Amino acid sequence: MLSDFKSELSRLLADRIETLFGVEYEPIVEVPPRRELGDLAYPAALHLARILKRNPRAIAEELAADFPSPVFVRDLRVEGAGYLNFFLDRGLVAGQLLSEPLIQPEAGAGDRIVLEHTNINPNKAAHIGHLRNAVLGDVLSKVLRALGHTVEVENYIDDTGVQLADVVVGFIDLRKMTLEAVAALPEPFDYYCWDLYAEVGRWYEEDPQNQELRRQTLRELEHGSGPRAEMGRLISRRVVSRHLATMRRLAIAYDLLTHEGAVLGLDFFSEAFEQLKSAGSVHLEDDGKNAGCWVMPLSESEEFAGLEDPDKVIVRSDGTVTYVGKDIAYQLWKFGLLDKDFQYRFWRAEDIWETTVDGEPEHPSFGQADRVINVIDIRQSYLQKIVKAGLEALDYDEQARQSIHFAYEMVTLSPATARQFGFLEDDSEEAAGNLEMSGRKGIGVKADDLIDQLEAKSREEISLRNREMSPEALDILAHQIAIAALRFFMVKATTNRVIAFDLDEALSFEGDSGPYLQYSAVRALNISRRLGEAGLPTQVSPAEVAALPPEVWADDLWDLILAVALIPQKTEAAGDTLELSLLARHALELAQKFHAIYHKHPILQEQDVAVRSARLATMQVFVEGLTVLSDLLGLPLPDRM
RNA sequence: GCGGCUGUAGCUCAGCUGGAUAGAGCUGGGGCUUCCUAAGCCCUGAGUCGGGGGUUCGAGUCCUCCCAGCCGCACCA
Repeated sequence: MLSDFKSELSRLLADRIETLFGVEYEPIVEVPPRRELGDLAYPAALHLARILKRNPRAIAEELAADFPSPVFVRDLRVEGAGYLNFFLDRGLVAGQLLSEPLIQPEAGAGDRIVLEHTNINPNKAAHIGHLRNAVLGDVLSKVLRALGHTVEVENYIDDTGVQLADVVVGFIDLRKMTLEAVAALPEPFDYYCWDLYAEVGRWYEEDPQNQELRRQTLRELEHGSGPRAEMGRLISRRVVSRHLATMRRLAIAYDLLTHEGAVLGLDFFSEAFEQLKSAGSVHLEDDGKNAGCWVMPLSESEEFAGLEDPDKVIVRSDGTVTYVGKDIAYQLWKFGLLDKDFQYRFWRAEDIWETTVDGEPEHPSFGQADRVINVIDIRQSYLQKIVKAGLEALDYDEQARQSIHFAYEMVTLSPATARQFGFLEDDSEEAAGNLEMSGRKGIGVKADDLIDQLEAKSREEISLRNREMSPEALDILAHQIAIAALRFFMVKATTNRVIAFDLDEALSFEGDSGPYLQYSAVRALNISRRLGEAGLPTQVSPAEVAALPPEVWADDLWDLILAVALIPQKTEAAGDTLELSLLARHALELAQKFHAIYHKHPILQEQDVAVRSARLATMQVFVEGLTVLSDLLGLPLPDRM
């Protein structure tokens, strides 16, 4: 693998620098901007120039002279200001890529990771902002698993919160509906709730007195008993079921649903609270604005320096627990630091385990993580820091370090799309910027609507070029293309950038898009099929590849092979930095190179066997690389388009 | 006020721990289908990298000060 080649070269270079100059140096390797400059570039001489006070070019020449090049190095040159550039044996690298799996994690090296994502309030339909969370979380789970970690994916359901309470109020007090009537409402239930939730918001505004009903409902939800709690359970159940169905459309699944109701019902907090108290991390405030509250001081942590209020309330003066308190308890459970465990029940209809207060005796084991990753939007950074500070306060320093907030920016609506959906009154506000989505106001593009539109668009495109497809095949293909378009759209954006969602852009299947990647794979498949039909070999073996004469490896082919060789490093980088867009962009790069080769280096018509073999081998390497990346990104590769 | 993020081509964005001529996609213009599907490819146009100063042999990248925009800083989640 390329990384092996790299590390061997780096080691040889470090040795040489040590013997020649007596300097300890950790070589850095780069990829030259243009292929003719080389395959791997070491700027070592440029770095050494300062230490040795010598001309970098002269240093490079000295390093290059009599360099003990291994067999896979074809040439070594000094370029530019003093770069040491290596040219590799192309056939050797290509053969290697075809002979072993691209990504091979070391056995037993993986961590046990609890990864929490999606976490949609169970009171309304999922919107495109939630999709960003779910897709990022899902891709991360695949990346971490590929790197050898054991990943448990949890979806946290806040079934005792204000948002659910509001919809309960909507059904009981605004609509005056019974449990039976609500149970009998037709699907899509989450769409119904979407509108009702917004309506309740307006109702509160009309008469703030109505908010008393919210408080009463919230108390009942937290307590878990009474007609309002029962209504809450029904709503939450039906809405979560819809969310799971939406996510299933995108091939996103979970190992465990964790319910806030269970965290409360099993009183996780009381034990966490005892830990916090005996560690002296919280104290009862006896005067000031937080009088009567248990607070956690944050002033000692430099992270919170300059904060106006250096204390965080954990237990309110009325004795109830804040969100942060619950979250610290939950985080402790994830690490196995709480003496309590959930009860578990298998939700058969949804084929998933969930937490409860009275569960089944037999169940898999959950939690006990080495590392915890919470996929939550960036606005929650402050709260996630407090949870971390809570672990630190309990001297769980290692777990605090392993508490990772995977933060990503918001999804807003572009002015054009906001207008299209009627969220901007008229076009008088020409200069209107992006519109923030708001469940409370009913502003947003629902996930299922978007997927429906993407499928419709796919069908349209397919029918333009493929008239004789069966309806079943059409359904499957349209769906594959739609989810690739959507998933790719969400992953290609860097996490710290706000996505201004534009429907037309999302529906574009050209250029930087999932379908573009799929199309490149379809083309490769077609070539294999046509080769077979023509009675020509459809595969080249690694041994044949290594034996090909060097001149058959045109630069275009080699570029693509090198790009595939870089996939393991890109994957590691994505896992380390949580910047998953690296993978999306790298996949694009592969597809772009392949499409170009497709036009420039035809395989089927090529008469020269060696040349054809090299092209075919490159295609095999490409398919291998694209398959790996598509699996990581969760993009299905259809067999035709 | 304190903290975080963002500012690169007409639009949407890449740019890896400072390094070789700042790159894609879309849009505009022009080409390419008797030859592996044109959801593609090729050509073409367009940039004071928000602004000033600094560090460096070398700055889109690091430091500092401004300017503009977005987001956090509850006994809400």
